[in-house]
Amino acid sequence: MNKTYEPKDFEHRIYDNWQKKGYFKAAPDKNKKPFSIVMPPPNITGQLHIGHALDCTMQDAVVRYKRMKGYETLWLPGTDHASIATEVKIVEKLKSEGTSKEQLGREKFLERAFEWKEQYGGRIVEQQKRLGVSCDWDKSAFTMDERCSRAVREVFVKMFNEGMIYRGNRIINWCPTCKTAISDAEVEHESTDSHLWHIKYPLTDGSGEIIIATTRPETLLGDTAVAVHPSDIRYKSYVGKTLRLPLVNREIPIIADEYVEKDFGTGAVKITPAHDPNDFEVGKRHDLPIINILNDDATLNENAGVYKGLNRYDARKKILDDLNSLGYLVKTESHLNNVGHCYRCNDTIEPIVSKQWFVKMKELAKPAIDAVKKKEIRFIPKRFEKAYLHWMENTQDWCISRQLWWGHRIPVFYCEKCGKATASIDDITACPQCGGKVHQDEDVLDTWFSSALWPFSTLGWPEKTELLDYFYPTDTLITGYDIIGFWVSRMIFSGLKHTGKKPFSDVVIHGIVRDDKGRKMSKSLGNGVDPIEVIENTGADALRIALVSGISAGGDIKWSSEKLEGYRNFMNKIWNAARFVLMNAEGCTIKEIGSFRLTLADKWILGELFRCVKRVTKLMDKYEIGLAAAEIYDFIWNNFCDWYIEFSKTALYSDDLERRNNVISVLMYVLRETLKLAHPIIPFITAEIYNELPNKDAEDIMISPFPENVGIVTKAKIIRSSFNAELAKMRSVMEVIKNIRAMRSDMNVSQSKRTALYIKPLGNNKALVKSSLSYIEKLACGSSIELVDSEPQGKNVTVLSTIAEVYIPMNELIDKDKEIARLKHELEVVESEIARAQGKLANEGFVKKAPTALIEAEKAKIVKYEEQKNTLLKSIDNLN
RNA sequence: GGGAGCUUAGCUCAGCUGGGAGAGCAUCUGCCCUACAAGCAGAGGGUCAUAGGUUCGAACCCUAUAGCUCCCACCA
Repeated sequence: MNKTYEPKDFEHRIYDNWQKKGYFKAAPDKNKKPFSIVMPPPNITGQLHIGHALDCTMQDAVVRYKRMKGYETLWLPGTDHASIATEVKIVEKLKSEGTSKEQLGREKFLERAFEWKEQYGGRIVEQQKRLGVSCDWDKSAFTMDERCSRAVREVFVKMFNEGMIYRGNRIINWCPTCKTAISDAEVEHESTDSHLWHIKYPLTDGSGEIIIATTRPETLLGDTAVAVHPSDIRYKSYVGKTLRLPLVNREIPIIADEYVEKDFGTGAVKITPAHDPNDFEVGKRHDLPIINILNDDATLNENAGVYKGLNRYDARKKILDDLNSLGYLVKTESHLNNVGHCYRCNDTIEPIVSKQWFVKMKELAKPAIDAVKKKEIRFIPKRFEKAYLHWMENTQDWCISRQLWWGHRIPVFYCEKCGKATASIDDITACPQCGGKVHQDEDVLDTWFSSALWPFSTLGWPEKTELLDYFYPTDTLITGYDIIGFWVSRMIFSGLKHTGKKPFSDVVIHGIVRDDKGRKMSKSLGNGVDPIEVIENTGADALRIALVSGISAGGDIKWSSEKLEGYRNFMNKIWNAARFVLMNAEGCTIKEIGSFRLTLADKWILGELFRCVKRVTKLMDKYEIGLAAAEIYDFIWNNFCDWYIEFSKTALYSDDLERRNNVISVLMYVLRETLKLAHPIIPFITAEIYNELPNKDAEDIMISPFPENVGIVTKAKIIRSSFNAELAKMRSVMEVIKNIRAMRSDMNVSQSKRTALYIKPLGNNKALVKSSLSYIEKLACGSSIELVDSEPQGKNVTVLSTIAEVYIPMNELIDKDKEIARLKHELEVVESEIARAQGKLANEGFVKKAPTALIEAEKAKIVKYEEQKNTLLKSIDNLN
């Protein structure tokens, strides 16, 4: 093995080998239980960012874990055509080339889009591979490939024929930059400082006026009424009269509607049905005309009269100026206003009445709500269930048409003769009713319409494929909380509706990656972290474990370079530990655990390993990858490296070949099992080291069996003991060593100075102490160690522990007064402990109600501390 | 306006069914001891946001308050 950890040297090679061997491939196998995950398809617009890296790492950890656990595991990857996002980018590119999509025409434009897909979709896949993701690339899907498109058509036609999809003239969210309708979910609301303008509308009969308050004066041009509350006495007499709209001079009615809040503004509201969702509803109730004043780029149209051609912001200014100079503007108040923005381009969206396609949601939502309420689908962590239910229960009909070219073109054909609209899975040229010529709808579907079908369209639905039969419903979905509404909920109702089955059982939600100051990573802040750059510098494993550590319960994760460095160091630690074990294995025979006598330390490390396996298994089953990583980190560093490897050195450096064989066998076993335990999280380094092991239990670590949580498992047997007794014993030996080290450090004794140690076992610990002498001598800087019955003659330093007292001749160290002071301090501590325990036992309530085990434990502590107190008093006395 | 979550060491976070406050990083001290200075050994550091309550016992359960974060929502 290389002396230093250089991930660049092997990550590519390891990954290529996995691919060559076909380990990622999944195929129905009746003898195995299936486990499947579909990957949330990244958009083809960009490149892998740190959020994807987190998403992929979590999925890969789960997938690798399940695969090692013996499941036939499918992780199905793919990419999303990302209708708007991609089209916007391509349009930008065309613009920079001095052309436009209109100039190009639909067909050529789509050619360009597919070229784009090849280029950028491919790049993301390459980047995912660098991360080590183990998905079945042969089954890669793309939301616009034949498979998925077929499913989209099937679903659309079915729902169209059932009346679940309808076309209607309704108010929708219009993005003037993307020049398309977007769904409610795609609008982000933002509080914005604005004004509330009070405008005077005169009565046509000249008998007075009404003052309305508005945040959008420019839409005045489209007003078709003014509304007041029916019970508002201020305006009661006005209802039914008409007003003359300023600037436009149109006569509009005063109507009464409950929608109006009496206490807000002036209690009178201008009604613009074409440009406000509420006004649209009011308009429907009162049968008001709808006057659209905007073009699709949000400039004013011919309905705006003299304001025609202005953009909406200039129009507002001009209209306010005009109102002011004509004396209509009576007051301007400041006002905090909620403004909707496009989630893609962030432009201010305009509510506009327009003819669009919608999916009826009410009927779809109900089973989707029930499935979660009945726990058929579980959210992890649970709190996201509420977010989901709330979203689902309040969802409005879903606007699915987009005025774009890149996407699934709506499969509806209009007859030019009889006007009939026909939805068809295959393109048609003639009207099925009258045989007339037809033309297809120009719009495409919302990109989420196809991703909603992802868990089953990718498996071949609507065909009854073997894959679908075996792997669907999928098991787990892992994604960020930001797309629960967009995606997760839509997959749930789509799956239930079209396959009759839930699409997955567990929805694991994680947070987003933020920078070290807790800010979202964004291009404008320039605080993004490029995963590929990190991989180049520190390796994929360090990136993976750094991402996954500290993430728990769906919370956001803060990224910091210190953290990354910490885990890079951990990788180095693993590397060197493995190197140590392998180096010392030369000339040794590796034996099966159980075929030779285990020492106390052997049993201890095996016990710790077993505990670690149990915890990691439990955590992985709960998708707590971060906490599992912490357990592994702790075991490897604090138990295996800091203690067991150190213990093992006395045996390894001895001349006794059998002892060496035994200890190297334990080292090798623990190393192998630990690598397997860690493999799902840090696949590369574990694979590279595993390949070097003489005791491999599989061709490759990724297809080796995950450590069992029933005990220590070898080919020869399963040792079910958890070694609890040995764990406790060894820990008390370690306490002796730690106490001696602490004392030495306290007394400023240099590490290289070795001393004689006299050790007096306490209670019935003689055998334990006797068997641990060599460990204590080696790890507590002893030059010699001797078992004694009492404190040796002369002046000594006394070190107290639970199982033994250790004496070190004073002359070996330095200062008598210092030692007395130290002992006095310890005496204080011991006395306060006695007082604490006594106080507890003096509490009547405690003695009466606390569990007996707890009371006994307190009593035992008093006995122990009293003993220590006596020793300390004697030692102090002896020094004086 | 409604809902959710968070508040534990200087920083990032653990803390299972209530039973003596933990880790990593940072800081300080001492160490190149034949795996690792990307390392080893040791140490300091906390009113568990605040105020009440339940309990023999509360970081943990209940109530209120404050601060932060996020989601949802049509008062123009």
